[in-house]
Amino acid sequence: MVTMRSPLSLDEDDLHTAARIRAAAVRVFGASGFGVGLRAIAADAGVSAASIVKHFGSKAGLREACDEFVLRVIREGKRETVGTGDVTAILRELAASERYEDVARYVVASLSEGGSLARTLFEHMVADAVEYLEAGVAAGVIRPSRDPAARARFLTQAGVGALLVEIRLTPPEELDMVDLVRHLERTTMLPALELYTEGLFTDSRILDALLAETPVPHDVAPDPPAAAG
Amino acid sequence: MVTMRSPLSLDEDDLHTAARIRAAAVRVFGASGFGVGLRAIAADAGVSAASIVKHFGSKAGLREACDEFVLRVIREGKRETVGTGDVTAILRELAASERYEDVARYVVASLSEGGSLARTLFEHMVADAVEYLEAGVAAGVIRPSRDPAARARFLTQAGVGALLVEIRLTPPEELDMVDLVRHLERTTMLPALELYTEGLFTDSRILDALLAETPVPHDVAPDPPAAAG
DNA sequence: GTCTATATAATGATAGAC
DNA sequence: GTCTATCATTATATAGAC
Repeated sequence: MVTMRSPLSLDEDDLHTAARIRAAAVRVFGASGFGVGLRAIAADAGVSAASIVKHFGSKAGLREACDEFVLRVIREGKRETVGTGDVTAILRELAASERYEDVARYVVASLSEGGSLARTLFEHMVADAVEYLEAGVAAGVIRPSRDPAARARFLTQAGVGALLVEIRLTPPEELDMVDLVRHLERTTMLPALELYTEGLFTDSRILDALLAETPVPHDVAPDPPAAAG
Repeated sequence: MVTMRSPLSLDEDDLHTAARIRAAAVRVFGASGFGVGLRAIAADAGVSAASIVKHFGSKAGLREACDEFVLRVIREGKRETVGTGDVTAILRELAASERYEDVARYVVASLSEGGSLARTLFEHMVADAVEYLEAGVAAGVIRPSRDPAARARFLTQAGVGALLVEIRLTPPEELDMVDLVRHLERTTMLPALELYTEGLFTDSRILDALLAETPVPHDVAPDPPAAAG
């Protein structure tokens, strides 16, 4: 008797009921948000709503199972995302593969509506950014920061945040995760690159003023440019 | 007979019922989001749910009235926000005055959950940013951009987005608009200022490569640095 | 104008037949 | 294990008394 427990399989035809329900839930949650009813998920999975509750206890239990599943997919699928230089690399990597589009949409829904997965993923992205920026600094292509952790967090916040803004300003009916990520890449690449390469302010007076009145967070100041020397 | 139509009054004691309901709706929507029931708003206003529907036709009608009211408050209260140099200036200005805290929370809820007000406000902020950046360029303190509109949009997206991310990652029970804005200001000021003053990348190879393969959007390129000449 | 009572629809969850 | 039928709750909105 084959025990059949390949939990990451996404071919739903030969999945046991619980896994098929979970796959449907990931798809429907990702497409319609977590406010969607159990009956919609049940219809997509080809079962009754009661069956879902039997398997997962409650709607919250079902979502937990989805969170766990999605997090496992992301962790096991993590290749060399570090190296692309962007904090939303996880999302783009998922969206690129047709096989994981549902997962990508689910991740966006999580970030968009909040929850424990959102927090976990965000910290995941910040950690990735810290790592990437550190490597860049070591390689000499990224400027050192007075507070690398804060910078990584800020960049991640801005990157994820831009995505959330775009989602909220796009009418729901024409909202597609994959299109959205591509659109954002197109519209933000030039300004982001320009800004991150050449800066915004022409002189450092404002920064100098801030540095003069704050004791510099905690990390070693790597190379104070003019003042505070 | 005094016709009494001071629509911007926020002293609720002497307001007519419709205005009192609207004020309650702004407060409750802002505190609990737009998913909140009419009964909660009715309780806050000291009327019945039926009375709300009589006055505004439907929940959607009530929200429209709130949107309109909030937009008017913002437009009429617009002083010299341009000059502070930050895209979320509108929010901070509202949050600073105790009188408008409810409005500030309502704005955050709108940006957070989407809707027509969110789009209007966002474009409003982008326009403000364009203006401010233009003035800065003219004054010589802001670097010119190859695509000023795209840069203004990107900066606004990042600013508002960071706020949305913070909201989604903060447990709802300890989420207070005013604290949130202050917290964000504290944690992002250094990395933002550092980034915007000194940049992120140490050289312009990546930017140059992008500029070489794209025809430069539509605006006049102010000063092509090396390529595309 | 404002209320109580109700209509109607949707939700998550349960009971029990098969 | 999966279903149908149903429960209890909640939502917006309506009807009609006062």
